Amino acid sequence: MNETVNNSQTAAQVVEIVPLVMRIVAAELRQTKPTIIPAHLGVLFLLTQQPRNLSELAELQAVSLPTMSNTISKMAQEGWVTRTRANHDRRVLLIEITPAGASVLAEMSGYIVNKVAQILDPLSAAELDTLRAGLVILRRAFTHDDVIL
Amino acid sequence: MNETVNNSQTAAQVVEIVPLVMRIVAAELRQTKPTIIPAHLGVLFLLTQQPRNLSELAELQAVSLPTMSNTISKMAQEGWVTRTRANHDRRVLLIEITPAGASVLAEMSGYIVNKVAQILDPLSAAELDTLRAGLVILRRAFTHDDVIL
DNA sequence: CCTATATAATTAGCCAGCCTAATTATTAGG
DNA sequence: CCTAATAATTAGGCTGGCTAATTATATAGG
Repeated sequence: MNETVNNSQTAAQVVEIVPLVMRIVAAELRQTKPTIIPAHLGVLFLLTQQPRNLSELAELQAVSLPTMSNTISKMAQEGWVTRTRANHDRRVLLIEITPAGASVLAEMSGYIVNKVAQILDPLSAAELDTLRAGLVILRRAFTHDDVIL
Repeated sequence: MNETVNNSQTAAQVVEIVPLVMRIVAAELRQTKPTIIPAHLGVLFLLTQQPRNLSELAELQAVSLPTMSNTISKMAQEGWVTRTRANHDRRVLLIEITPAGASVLAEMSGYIVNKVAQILDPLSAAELDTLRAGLVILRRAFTHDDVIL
């Protein structure tokens, strides 16, 4: 029972379970609120912590710069974020969440969290604790700990 | 500290962390082996347990029937699975993994598991245990326990 | 027995997210 | 100054996923 075995075994579980959870949650959302685009929620959430520029958002969300540029364009059109040129360097965009964006985030994430909470409902309090502890570890492993929950 | 609070708090963590892990793993794979299509791996994995028909696979993977039909067509073209009509009901397709499919699954999933294992590498043995326990709970919550790990 | 209905799978046509490569605007350094 | 680097955007393409409509087969009722 050495480290490498634990490591790969756990990795295999991640690879099996995470995509499945993704698909199930996505399917759940499609049935009811097709307007929720998960990719947008993550960005809005990051922006509640602090304004960011495009490169930072792309890096934090692990997508390419063009992808994030596109995402931000759409969200700006919706009025959820603002793009302003930074004074110190006019190449840089400062992206900030708007009140409308914050309220959309609250509404949408409330909705999706409720859906997931329903799925988690059969779990006991002890199981929830176990799950939560595992998720904290998972986040730490995947984020270099530089993101505040 | 009642159940509902734990529930929603944990759900919020699932919603935050799972998509991020997805993107990071996908980005990792793109850099190196763009041939790996995660959607296919899950199906191949299911087929190592037992042959399935199309509807079962769609249900287990939480995708629509046309999506799964398309996925299976592509995998059949690659020679990874076979489609045969069931004798008892000729509308039904029996889908089985081929030796080639099994070896592709082994190779690809070995590769991707290694990648994830690298990401998990900084974790201690105790943290890995915690993570693994959490993942088991997560899988149970999302699969009605009808899938064998 | 034959027709109507239900079921399994496929086809057609669409959308969104993600990518790479190329382009534009701005900054910094020799 | 002018060239090289950096931030963001645009252009074009890929795949996975969907719904709606179609085909083939099975079943149930008159």
